[in-house]
Amino acid sequence: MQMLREILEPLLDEVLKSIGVTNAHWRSMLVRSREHDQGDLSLPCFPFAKELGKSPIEIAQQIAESLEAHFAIGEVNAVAGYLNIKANPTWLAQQVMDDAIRIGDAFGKKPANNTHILIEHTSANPNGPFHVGRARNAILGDTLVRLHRLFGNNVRAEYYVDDMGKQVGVLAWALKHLSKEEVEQTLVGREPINEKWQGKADHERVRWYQAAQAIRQERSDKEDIEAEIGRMVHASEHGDEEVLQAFQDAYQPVLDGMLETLKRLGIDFNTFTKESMFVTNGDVSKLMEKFKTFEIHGTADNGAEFLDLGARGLKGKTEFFFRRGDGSSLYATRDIAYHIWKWNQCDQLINVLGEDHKLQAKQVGMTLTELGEKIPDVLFYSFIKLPEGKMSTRKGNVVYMDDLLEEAQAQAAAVVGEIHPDYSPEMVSEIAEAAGTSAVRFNIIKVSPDKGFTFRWEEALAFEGGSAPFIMYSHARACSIARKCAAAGIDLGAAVDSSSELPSSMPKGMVELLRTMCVHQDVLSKAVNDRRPHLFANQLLQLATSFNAFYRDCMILQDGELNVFNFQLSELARNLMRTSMQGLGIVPVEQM
RNA sequence: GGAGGUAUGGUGUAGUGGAUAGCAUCAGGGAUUUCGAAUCCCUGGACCCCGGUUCGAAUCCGGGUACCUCCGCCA
Repeated sequence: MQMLREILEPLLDEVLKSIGVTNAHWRSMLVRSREHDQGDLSLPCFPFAKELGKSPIEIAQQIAESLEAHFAIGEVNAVAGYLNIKANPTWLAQQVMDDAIRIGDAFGKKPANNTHILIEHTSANPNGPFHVGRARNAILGDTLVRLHRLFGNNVRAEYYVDDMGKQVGVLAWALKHLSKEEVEQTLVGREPINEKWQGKADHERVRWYQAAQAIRQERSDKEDIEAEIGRMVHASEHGDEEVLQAFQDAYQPVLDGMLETLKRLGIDFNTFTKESMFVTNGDVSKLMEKFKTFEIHGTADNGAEFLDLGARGLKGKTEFFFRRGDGSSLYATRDIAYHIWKWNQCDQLINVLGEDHKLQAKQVGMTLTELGEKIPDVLFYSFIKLPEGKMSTRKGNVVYMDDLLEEAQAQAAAVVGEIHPDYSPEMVSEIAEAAGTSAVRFNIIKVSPDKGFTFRWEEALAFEGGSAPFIMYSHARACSIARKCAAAGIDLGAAVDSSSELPSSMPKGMVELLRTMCVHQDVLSKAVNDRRPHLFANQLLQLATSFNAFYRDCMILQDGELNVFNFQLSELARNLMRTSMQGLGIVPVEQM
């Protein structure tokens, strides 16, 4: 309730001064009331007791009595040492009608400022289909991108392509040396490829990768294989064009398959940057030369080089190796070069990383500081695991995102088909796709990123209560009202533009909706600036719930007569829901 | 062993110093001839343990316990 606070603070300041409160610290004590029924903002008066020599109850009472009247302020009351202030519902209505809360309009328009923000997320190794273990990164990252855009920021979504690791090397080796028959023979006894994904390169090629992994363990010539893969990886790290090309030919179709899956979830990227670029363009070797001049530089017996970050306060193992004994670079070294490159193109840098990258991120950060560069903001998240334990492609304990989305779509289709036998199969399918993918996203966004997350089918596919379809349904209902009004021959454009009387008395549901709409922007701001998308997810849930209450209490179309104010409010709420849903990647379908 | 994270009704969670701890699910009961029943209302049930700081602690500090992650010249 930032707008109420701005009005209230000067008024309170005056009163508090007049009764003898000297420090201005109280501003931080003015908080959102915990109980909605009590007020919008509350001021606990306990800390004033000592200074004033009066009981908090008396003080609260005194403030309540001397607070100057203002249109924005509805009820003021003193309860048990708390001063509770409730906004005047009519004032709230006026704020809402005056567009003070229409944050949705920022969406799709020119960014409000010129700060360039680069968000790097997902960056999964392209060696197999996208699985739900990786989903938290992609969904969190994409939601952050969307929320920044909703807020009016200028954002670029970036994918860092890991095109030179051992995993890619293994894949490239397998594709070169193994026939389809050999692959399937090696994998006999394992779960076969889902027929549905025949021909999708990420699902096809992961078979080669898996077969290679088995062969590397078992086959008699495994030393030779290992040596060959080693040579390829080594060559790639020295910028060997031919090998890098072979690697790209191996992984690109897989990456394309993964991106197709992400696309289905509404996840897109603006730019892709290949790791190998920093080797081939010389950045990495320049960087390593620079490290040599650092006073914390050290060299191991075999010639490998490191920076001793213990001297900069790092605990535990303090040597941060950036060069192998053979002179080649390491992943982290390239990552630093990548960060310097990124900083040249943005003002703010955000990385979305799993909690297993915490140490690495710290080392990179410290090294960047050593180089005089800024440190990126990082959104860390805890892993998604399965009820059976950690997700692992190797052990076959894995849920592919393609399968999850397929199942989500099917289950949503069953629900829609049951409720609406009148819809055509195409329509059912379209709605189900929207509901299914949105449900999967929302299920992951709504919880705090640092909380461990266990994937459960029944939760991912829940379509009621605190789910995306619940929100979608409220929105669809608001759309339905507008359709009904149009069908009744009402000129909607004129109704929206016409000026309406603010109602003198308001039902509970309407007040609730107004209050929720008035804190919407506050929550978005916090979610964006603190990088905690789940705050906004919960706010949107609240908005949908409030809209349901409004819908229950306030008729818009009654006996063919339009209540203009109610209609306008409904339309504003609908617009707010729609843009907010887009901010979270929930598809705002108009009927379902 | 060291470093980081997490701990809230049966289950999943919100809550970064203020009141009667919010939501969903679950269990039980109820509403609805109405602008859409993927809705709404009622009842039930929780802050890991022990200390400390504070007028006031789920929240901050210290110490336990449990779970997760990391501690490669891998990526």
